Amino acid sequence: MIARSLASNSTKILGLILPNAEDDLFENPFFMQAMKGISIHAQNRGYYIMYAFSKNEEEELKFIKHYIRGRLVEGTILLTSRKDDKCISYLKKTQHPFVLIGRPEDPRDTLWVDNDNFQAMYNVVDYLIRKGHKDIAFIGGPANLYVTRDRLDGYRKALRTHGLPEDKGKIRCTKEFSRECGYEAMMDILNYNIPSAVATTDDLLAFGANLAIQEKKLEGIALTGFNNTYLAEYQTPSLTSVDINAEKLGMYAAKLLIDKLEKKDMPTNHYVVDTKLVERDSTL
Amino acid sequence: MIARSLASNSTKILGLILPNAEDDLFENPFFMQAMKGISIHAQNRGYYIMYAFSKNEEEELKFIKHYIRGRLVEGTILLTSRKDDKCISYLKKTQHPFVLIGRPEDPRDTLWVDNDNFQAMYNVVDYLIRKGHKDIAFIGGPANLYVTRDRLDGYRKALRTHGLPEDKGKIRCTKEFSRECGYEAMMDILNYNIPSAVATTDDLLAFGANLAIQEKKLEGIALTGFNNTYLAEYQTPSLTSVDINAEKLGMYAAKLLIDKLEKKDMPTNHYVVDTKLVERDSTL
DNA sequence: CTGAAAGCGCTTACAG
DNA sequence: CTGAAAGCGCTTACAG
Repeated sequence: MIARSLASNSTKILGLILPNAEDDLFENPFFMQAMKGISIHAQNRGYYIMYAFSKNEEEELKFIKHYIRGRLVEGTILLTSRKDDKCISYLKKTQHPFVLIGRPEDPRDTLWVDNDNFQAMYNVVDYLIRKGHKDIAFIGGPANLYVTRDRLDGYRKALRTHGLPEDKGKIRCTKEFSRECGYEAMMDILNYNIPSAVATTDDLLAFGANLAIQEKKLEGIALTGFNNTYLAEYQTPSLTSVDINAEKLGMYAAKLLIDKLEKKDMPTNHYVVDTKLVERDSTL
Repeated sequence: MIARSLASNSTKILGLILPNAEDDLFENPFFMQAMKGISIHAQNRGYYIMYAFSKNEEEELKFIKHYIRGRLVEGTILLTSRKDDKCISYLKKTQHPFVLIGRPEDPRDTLWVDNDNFQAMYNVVDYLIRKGHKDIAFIGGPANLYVTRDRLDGYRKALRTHGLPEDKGKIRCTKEFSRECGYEAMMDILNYNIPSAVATTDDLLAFGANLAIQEKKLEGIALTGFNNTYLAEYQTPSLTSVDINAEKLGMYAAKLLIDKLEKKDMPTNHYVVDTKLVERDSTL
């Protein structure tokens, strides 16, 4: 295999950069599911996956450089998109093939796979409004992530469409995806004013928000999450959440990258994977 | 890098076989944590990790053969130990270096890293007995896994040591590590006889058991889990659980395997990683 | 101590 | 169409 790689100048190895995401990496099945989708597609087409954990953006960049300079890896898969991402600009500069799970800064000149986060959150808020809610709060993850910004935009758009006012005091972005951050953000909002519903961008945030609501002994506040985590079903009340189809995201990411490496005709440089609102007791 | 591999006959690549573990793979942070420990140690020593998902034991074996025959991978890390494991016997037969996270059939002639599962469960049951419980049920995972057998043995030993009788009707092994299986096993036990405490070998099983207890509107049954999952803390009541230190397990696994590959003096062929009982409301 | 040469195990372009 | 030879980019043993 090694000799073949050397002779044919093709290693058939893809690099997967796991972002520094603290608890989220371990508690959010998204990463493992995406890894599964990537792995299955890659295996079918004879490719191997190498992964690297990293502590921060600098270390991610270090690994990418190391992989590319060593010519070990033919293409790279990134699992998060940040604003002004150094890894992305390096990959672009060196013309190294890569694919992004998430929305890129410039969607035309990079390969990417994503949900329609704007539409997904729009649908959530639209759904809450149709249920009669007029006073809906928003709790998002880190504000520098596109996923947060897109979902916030979807939230705003849904309010506007239905002629509802936006209240900055009811919008919070957190430092990270964790239950603690969700709890704090919810407490902030509750101390400001009690909404009738809360849309969050992550189940962990929703779990924390739920705890804050319970501590304040409030009832009947609708709550939604994202990622349809295994334990969403077992919250009290069970949590309505958006299934983002992580395995499919991974599968298409691998497909795009390998198509590119094999210089297939590329009908598209991206795929948009459908989401599904899974309705449970928290929005009844 | 590739040329170096060919010339030096050393790829510096380790293979990681992810077992077919259904939900457990996505919901139990063990796997990701172990992957992190492996990755960090390997990176420090200049090694790379390749992973493969597989649907069943046959497919795992297929990947192992493929990796070894292709000489891509210098050593292999296995994340589960089953009885009569085909992968292990193949790896032994071909003399391919590998390390097992979990207890091997013959602990002398293979490299392995594990908790002392017997002792860990002994400690749990001993702790419950000291709390005054005399009627303790057991819910374990698949009976063919060593981890289940060792923990069951620890449970039995603790009962015996304290002169308590063993009741087969209060011992259940499940098909897989899932909330559903935990729920069913607990229902079985409750329909047979109501115990005062339940020791489980996995948080997911404990989550399910908790649901069964709540549905039956029973109170004051002590409950324990394993893996100290993120959400153990947020169950009602919060769940007492054993932290198995998965990242450390992964780290030592990588260390053993790389030491072997580099033909270091091996003072030991295994490491036993300490566990820690994290006490919460479910055993108060 | 230094540097040119052989060899790792394949692929591929090319001579026959 | 077939098969011997060159070359991929390194390491390493060896000649000078």
